[in-house]
Parts: sequence; C-alpha cells; structure tokens
Amino acid sequence: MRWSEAHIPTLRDAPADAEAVSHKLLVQGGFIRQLAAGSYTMLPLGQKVRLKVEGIIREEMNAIGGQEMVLPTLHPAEIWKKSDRYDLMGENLFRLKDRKDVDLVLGMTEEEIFAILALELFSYRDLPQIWYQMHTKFRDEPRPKSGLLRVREFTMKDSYTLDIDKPGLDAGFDKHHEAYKRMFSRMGLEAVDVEASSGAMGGSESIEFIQRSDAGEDWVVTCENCDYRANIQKAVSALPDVDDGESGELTRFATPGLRTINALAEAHPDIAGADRQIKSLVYVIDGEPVIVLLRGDHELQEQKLMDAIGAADLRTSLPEEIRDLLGADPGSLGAVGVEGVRILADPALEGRVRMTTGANEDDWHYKGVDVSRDIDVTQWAELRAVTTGEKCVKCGHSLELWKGIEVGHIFKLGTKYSEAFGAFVQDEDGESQPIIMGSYGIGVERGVAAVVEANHDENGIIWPVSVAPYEVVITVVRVDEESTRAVAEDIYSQLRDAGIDVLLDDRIERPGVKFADSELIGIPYRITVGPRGVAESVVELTVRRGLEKENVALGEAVAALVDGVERHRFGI
RNA sequence: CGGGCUGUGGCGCAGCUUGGCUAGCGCGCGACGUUUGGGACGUCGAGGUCGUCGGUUCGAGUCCGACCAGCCCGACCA
Repeated sequence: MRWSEAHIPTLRDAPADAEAVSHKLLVQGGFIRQLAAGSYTMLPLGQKVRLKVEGIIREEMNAIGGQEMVLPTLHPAEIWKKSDRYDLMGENLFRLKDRKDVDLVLGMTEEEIFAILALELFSYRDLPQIWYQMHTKFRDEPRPKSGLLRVREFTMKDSYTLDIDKPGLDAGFDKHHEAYKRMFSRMGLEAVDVEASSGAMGGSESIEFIQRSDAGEDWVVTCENCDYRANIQKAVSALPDVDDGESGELTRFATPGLRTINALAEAHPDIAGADRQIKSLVYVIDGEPVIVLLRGDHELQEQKLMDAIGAADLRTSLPEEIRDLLGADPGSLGAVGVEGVRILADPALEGRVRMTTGANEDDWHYKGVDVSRDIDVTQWAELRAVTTGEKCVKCGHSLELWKGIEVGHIFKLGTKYSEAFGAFVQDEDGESQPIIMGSYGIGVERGVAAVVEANHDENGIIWPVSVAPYEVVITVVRVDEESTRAVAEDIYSQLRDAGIDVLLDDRIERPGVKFADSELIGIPYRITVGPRGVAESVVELTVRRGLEKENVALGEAVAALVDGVERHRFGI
C-alpha cells in the first residue's frame, strides 16, 4: 500500500482521558475510533491487525481439528429461556423485540446455539467434535472502559468441544489449553494460564489466560516458587495453625459502642484480637438471606461465595433486612444459635474455640464461642480473599498478587446445555447419553489491545511481526527526488513480490514526520531511502524494537528484510 | 446503579465565576511560495445549530431546570 493513498488518520493529540496506554496509542495511531461507549470502529490499520490475530487463532484452531462456522448473533429469547440464562445473565444480555413483538436477544456467547446444532449428532461415532466461530458478541456492560479492553460489541473466537465422556472432554480441553498457549505466544503475549472461577457460564474446571498489565482488571495470585497460579476469585493460601487452647464457656458481655472488628480488638485485646473474632456478613443471594462467616481479619471474595452456592445474583443486605433477620444492626451480628438461615463459613474458622462474635443484640457480644458447638454451619466453603505474602498451599512459599488482562478463558461445561436442548447421542451400548461440552473463548480486540499494552515504548506501538498491520515501511525521505523515488519504488515492488506486507511512505512530508508516524503506528521494520544513502548505494534499516539503525547495501536490503520478516512472522 | 468530572470547527483546549454586539487559541485541513536525513516557515483561506430541550432576560456559549451523551472511581466478563 502507498501511504499517500491509504487512510491512516494519525493524531498528535491524544484523548485526554485515555487511561489505558493501548487505547491512547490505538487512537493516536489511527487504528480505532470510538463511536459510543464500548463501541469502536476498526479503521484500516486496526482491521489489518485484527485479521492477523484472527489468522493466528484460526490456524491454531484448525490445527487441533476445529471446524469453523458462523452462527447468528440475533437469537429468539425463547432459546435463552430454555437454558435458563435469559434470567441468569441479567442486565448484561441485550434484549429487543421484533415487529411482531417477539422477544429477541443479541448473543453474548453461543453455547445454546451450538447445543442446538448438536441435535444433529446421534451416535458416539459422531464424536468428538470441535466447533468454532469468530463472530460478534454483544454484552451490555455496566461500565465499558479502557478502549478495546472492555467493550459492548466485540469479536470473540468461541469454540465448543462435544464429547461422549469425561476423558474425551479432558482431551479437548487440553488441546485447547495447548493451542491457546501457542496463539498467545505467537501474537506476542506472555499470557499465563491460571485456575479460574467458571462464573455464570456454569461448569467445573476452568482456566484463564492472563497477560500481566496494570491496565488489566483481574488479580492473579502466583507462587514465587512453584507453579501454583490462580485468579484471586479462586486462589487459596495456607494459614499458620492456630492454638486456641481448651474450649470454654459461651458468655455474653457488654460492648457498648464497639461496632467494628478493630474497635472490639482494641478494647479487648486479650480475647478479641481480629483473628479471634468471627466476622459475620449478611448477603442476599438469589433473593435468599445468607450469613457469611469469616475470621475477623479476613476479607470476603464475593466470587467464591457465588461459586459456593452456585448463585447468579448477589448483594449485601440492607440494614433493615438485617435487623428483621437477626434483630441487631451491623456491628453486633453473629451466628450463634441462629436457625433457619443458611450459614456459610470459611475453613479458617473450622475447629476454632474461645472466639468472639456479635450476640445479635446491639452492644452485646459473645466470647468463648466454640464454632463447632455453638454455630450451626450449613456449608463450609473457601470464601476469603488471599493477600500478598500468604503461603502457597502447594509448597509453602510466599504468594504474589498482580494485575492482568484476561485474554482467554476455557471451561469444562458438562451437560448443562446438551440436557437443556436434548442433545443426546447413543453410546456403544446403545444407551442415550447427553453430549459433554466444553467452551473456550478469546476476545479478539481485547487481544489486540493486550498486545499493545505489552509491546510499546515512548514513541508508540511495537507490533510483533506476526500481527503488525504492515511488516515493513519504506520511508522515502525526498519523494520529489527522481532517483530516490525510483530506488524506493524498486524496493517496494521487490518486497511485494517476495510476499512482504509493505507500506510505502510516499507522502509529501518532512522526514521527521514520517519517522515519528512510522514509530507511532509501530511497523516492525523500516527502510529509509534518501538521496544521501542512494548516492552511496545504501539504505538505512531500522528495527522498531530498540530503534537500532544500520546501513545496508542497496542490493542486500530486500534479502535482509525478507529474512527478518520471515523469521518472526510466526511468532517471536 | 452509587460517587466524581466533562460536553465549544476533524483533534486538543480557552472563554462561563462577573450575560453584551463579528466565539478565540494550538494542531490538523486547502492554495501559493520557500524548505526537506527526526514532528519546518511565511502569506492567504475554508471550517462552529457552543450536547439537546425548556426557562430567566432587551440580550444566553456564559444564569436556572430537565434530559442526553462521554470519561474516571466502586460491584461483573473475552
């Protein structure tokens, strides 16, 4: 492409409120434009990158036997009602009506539709299958943000495995796991695979791929020593053993004005250090009140609570609801003797004695609480949030907490959707079995943004060759100079003939502008052709990463570029 | 949904407190000329329903109200 004929609207002034670097650089470089909150145009440059990312994903999906198709994004609401997700997905699901007043939704993921396609499978002999598409997904996000990192309309590669049994599912899952590692590495990411919560998708095992970045929204826990890594929504840690001594007598005592864990701990350090208190929280989960118990110095990880109950919706209780339920205000709450309410407790409380907790009467607490004796725990579940420095459950070394971008997520779904839609096949014995599904997603544009977050410097983007909009830019220093121009044109056609994706900067601009623009938009190789070099039969080769320059003899330039590009085209 | 902020040529902003007549600045854009190995300069020029609606006023970009949109901080996801 000739730059003079291309639409590459670079901007010198960045959007002032662009928080994420990728957002700023993609806008400045003329890759994307915002239309509305969470709605972006891919300009020619952006679309080229997107297509390259899709190409990598497609190659790796096909390599594991994936078959690409395209499903509708406009779905009858009825289908979503059938899988129960019409309600489950809440406000995030875009809903609309057609002219006949029929309820429709815009697809936010497509387990349902693929399960319906699976109705055409009848025998275990038809399995396994890996089906996928790359298509638009719609999500009415409460808060789109950070440019392409969190949007309402985006391209997702979503694939689904269909298997007759658990080993089949495991195999399909592992294939995806490996394919995902290759994809991310090929596009220039160092995404880490971590244990994750399955959330609203349903399913058992799940792994997220997280690219370390402060622009991200996910917190990841990793061990400094071993291979333990998990999303904070799932992460666990080892706690030092506690010796409370002998169980004692349950006793009420007055605590006027002491409404917080800290206040109580300060007033009664002997019996009520934060780690000797029971923190009692009241939530409303899917409409039902639930009491959540944690050690006083621990914080609740809400996703764990959702997962423990298999809940779709969660909120903290209102003060008046709490008063109706327990008869006291927050600050004096507890679960001792409470009946008829679901009580979840964190394992850090298991077996603890001589604990302190609220007595469900304002300004009164209990001491000498023996958890197993005094509290009727309905369900024990990992609920607390891991913090930095706690110890790894696998090896005992310290855990680190860091922030990243979720670029991919793979789930073992099970039979939820096949059962809902009746996707059964006959097994070897002629028995009808629900197809076991797995579901695997990658956000394409988010991937593009993550690449930029991970590959840039103060001058702009540094695209890996594998996803660069152009692999080489030829910067013509003096377009008006006949001989210079002729040399540039010659290199241009040679590179094109060699199959290189090349951009010829033939704009009538000063050199400084061209250098700056080529660095901003991040083309990995630049060949500078100017009268000075041409006079000596050399051109200047610049590698974007590091901006190191060297003069290359005219006759060798094309070969050097082709070699460089081809060595990095399939990943760095 | 709660909290904070913003809306003025394509982009980035000033003007608003203290209404006043032709609404400015930088970048970008067009023409001409001089320039051209790191974001040039001169001259001329094009381009704006001041987010929308309503109100106050002789007069509203400026004051008041409602609404809309966008951004940022908190609860969700590729």
